[in-house]
Amino acid sequence: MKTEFIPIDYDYFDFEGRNYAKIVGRNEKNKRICIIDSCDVYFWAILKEKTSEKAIKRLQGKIEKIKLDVKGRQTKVEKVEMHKKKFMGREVVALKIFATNYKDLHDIADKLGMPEIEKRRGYDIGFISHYIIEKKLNPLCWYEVEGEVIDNTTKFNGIANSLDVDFCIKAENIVSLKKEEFLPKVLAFDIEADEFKIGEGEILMISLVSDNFKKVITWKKCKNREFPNVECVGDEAELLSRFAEIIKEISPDFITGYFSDGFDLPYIKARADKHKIRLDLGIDGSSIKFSRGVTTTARINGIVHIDLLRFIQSVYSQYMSSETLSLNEVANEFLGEGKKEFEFKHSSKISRDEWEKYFEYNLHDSVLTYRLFEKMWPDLLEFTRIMSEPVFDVSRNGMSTNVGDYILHNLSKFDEIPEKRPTYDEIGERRQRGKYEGAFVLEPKAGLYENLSAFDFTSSYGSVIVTYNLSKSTFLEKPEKDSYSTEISGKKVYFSKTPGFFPQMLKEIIEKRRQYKEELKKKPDAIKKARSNAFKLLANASYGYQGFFGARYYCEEAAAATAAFARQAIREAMEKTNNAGFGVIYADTDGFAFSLNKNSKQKTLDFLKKLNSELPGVMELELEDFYKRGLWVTTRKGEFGAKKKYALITEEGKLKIRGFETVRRDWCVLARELQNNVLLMILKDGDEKRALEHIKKVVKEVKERKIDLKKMTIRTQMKKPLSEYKSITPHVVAARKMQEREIPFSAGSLIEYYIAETKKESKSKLIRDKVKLVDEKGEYNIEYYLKHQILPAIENILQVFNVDINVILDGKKQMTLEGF
DNA sequence: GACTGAACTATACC
DNA sequence: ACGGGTATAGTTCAGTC
Repeated sequence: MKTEFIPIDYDYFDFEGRNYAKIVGRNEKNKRICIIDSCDVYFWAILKEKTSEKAIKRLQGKIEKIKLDVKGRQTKVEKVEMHKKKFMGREVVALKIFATNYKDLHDIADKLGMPEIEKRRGYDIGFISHYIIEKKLNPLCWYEVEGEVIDNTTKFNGIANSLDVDFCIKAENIVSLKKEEFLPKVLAFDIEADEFKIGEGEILMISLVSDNFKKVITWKKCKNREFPNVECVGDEAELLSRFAEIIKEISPDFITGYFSDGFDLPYIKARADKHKIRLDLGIDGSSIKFSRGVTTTARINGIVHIDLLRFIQSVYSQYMSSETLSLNEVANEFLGEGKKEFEFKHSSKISRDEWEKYFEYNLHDSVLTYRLFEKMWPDLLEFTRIMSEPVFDVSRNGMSTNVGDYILHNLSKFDEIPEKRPTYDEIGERRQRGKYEGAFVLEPKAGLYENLSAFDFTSSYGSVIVTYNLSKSTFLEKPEKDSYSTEISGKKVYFSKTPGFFPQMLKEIIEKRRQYKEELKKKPDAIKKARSNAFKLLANASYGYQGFFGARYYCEEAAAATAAFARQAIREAMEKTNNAGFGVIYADTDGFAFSLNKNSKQKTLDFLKKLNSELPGVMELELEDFYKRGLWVTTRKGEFGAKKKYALITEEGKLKIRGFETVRRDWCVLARELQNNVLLMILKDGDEKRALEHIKKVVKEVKERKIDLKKMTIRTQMKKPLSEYKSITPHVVAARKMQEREIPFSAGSLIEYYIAETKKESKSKLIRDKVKLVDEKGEYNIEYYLKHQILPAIENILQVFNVDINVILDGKKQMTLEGF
């Protein structure tokens, strides 16, 4: 039969020694289908140059006879073919060595110690990735699949009968379709439990939200009572069984949660184990599977589990304004709506009339998660399509893995044999290599400037890699005449001018980004936006990839040369800008801000055009914006202009603040708000008078204890386990207090505390001895907040206007040595 | 006990 | 282990006098 098919979840199994991909997806009628398919498995033996044909034939014969006995399983090399291929851009003769089972590739490769063989490659790619590369059955793309329906047969040990799908096909022919749209069935869920530690408390309720479906299942406090959307069951065991039942009824393509890899699913599994309940959630009746690793990952066969936090964390967080990645903040940023309020208590302490609020709270979390999934879906979809890896993995992978996957799935266009992963020892060596020189940052002269503009290089490092052909395969060990060359740490390095596959791939990525960005401008939609964004992120990550020690195509020289060429590019652009009558104030990495002086906006734009016409390769500068005013300050010590710290305002009054305490989450709200207001007033008015009045008012309020303690809270993240701290800082003290009171926290938690007044007998000068947790009774320490929060936040700003802020803080002129 | 620079720590910029 | 280097700034630590 023939059917349309969109692959969603990939798995594989062995049958009679061979590997088979088992792919679950949907057809055009939204039926759930499983496709069984196989592909050749092989790896490459790259031969030494000048190996004679006779020697190759002899080698081929020798390899074909290899037989293996792996853990009792007999297997052998199936066939050996000779191919002309490329490796690292170089033409090579390679033997393609076919095996029955991909798990044997490594063992066979180990047997190839023959002197004619230079390298063995392609045995370290997972079967699913290998299958996708071979058969080009890309995840979340539409296909027409032709094959035999194997329901109610004994084929593959009757596998089709054990799967909860509409039908199962042994694929014979697969054709790609142009169709793109796909709206999956999604189920969001969230649990509430009594203890934070996995499995240590009871699960009180589980909420589930899908298309036209909202439900809270609970076994608490609902005898003879009814609540909207709440379904009551007898006990926790029944709750878990009902959870599994509903998943079966809804039959979603995706099940999604927020931190569900690390909390909800492990919790559910732990409680199910305790009650000895089998949670057969998978479409093959299997339970939740957890993979070990630094972070646990929860998988359900046939239903893709997406932990939205993981996707946001690995891909999106750096482009977001949320200070934490809590569901509340992230939902606020993306949906304009946060969590419902509910004060957590142990279930035994929740009063009868508070339960309804708890149910609503729980349900709302699932609603937010469901809507967040909808919002993120275009990004998940496009990321998956571009990386060509299953969405389960793409949603969890970091950007270096994404870049690596993109390369792996595009190598065939270049006829390239894949490079291997670095070994443990190689990673060690790479990590030992010292840092290389990175970006250029221009020291600004502190001051308030008027009429500014800023230019940026678009996809700067990516453009540099493309323009100067910087990669592992184009790096020249020996100098060559016609090559790109630069100096890194006093040593000249050379890169071939023959385009390498990595820069070429990147060129395509940057071009696609431009193309989709333009299309987006003409006719905006979520998919185009996601696509343009995915290519942008991919381009930006490619530089980090080449400098990342775990990368297959790691090349420190290329990474260092990228930074070197970028430094040169910005220096030249700055120089030309100054020569054209503008005044460069500040520069960082790939962009710079300058004073227009007497030039008009139009003249500035004309100059930008001229600059661009003179840039090499695909290098391109773009206008960031025009600004009415800009402020640069000195460092705290006052000796130099501070880098990475400035504030700009547009004609429309839009602020752009970088580096100041205002944008740092480890400063109290009082100092941040005050600084933000001061910056706004100064940039709007062009003088400090109104700001000074405001500061005096706030200082007075602080001294009169009129400030809400909430505004004094300091939040600092625990970056590692408590025991590993060498220095006992205020947030470590706060964490120790939390530990004593059994308040849960872990590496990654934000620790909240304030600095309090201490009793007179306490003579300690250490700030940590004044730390109190936010709910601890006490008064904020006036001296600390004035001298350590307010003063540092405004001192250097007012210094620009020659105002000594100490006068305002103390109400008198400070005694200086000279004055004395 | 006061002072000082180094070490440790967190967070931001691009 | 799961992108890179550059930069500011606070608090504690350890040594000196």
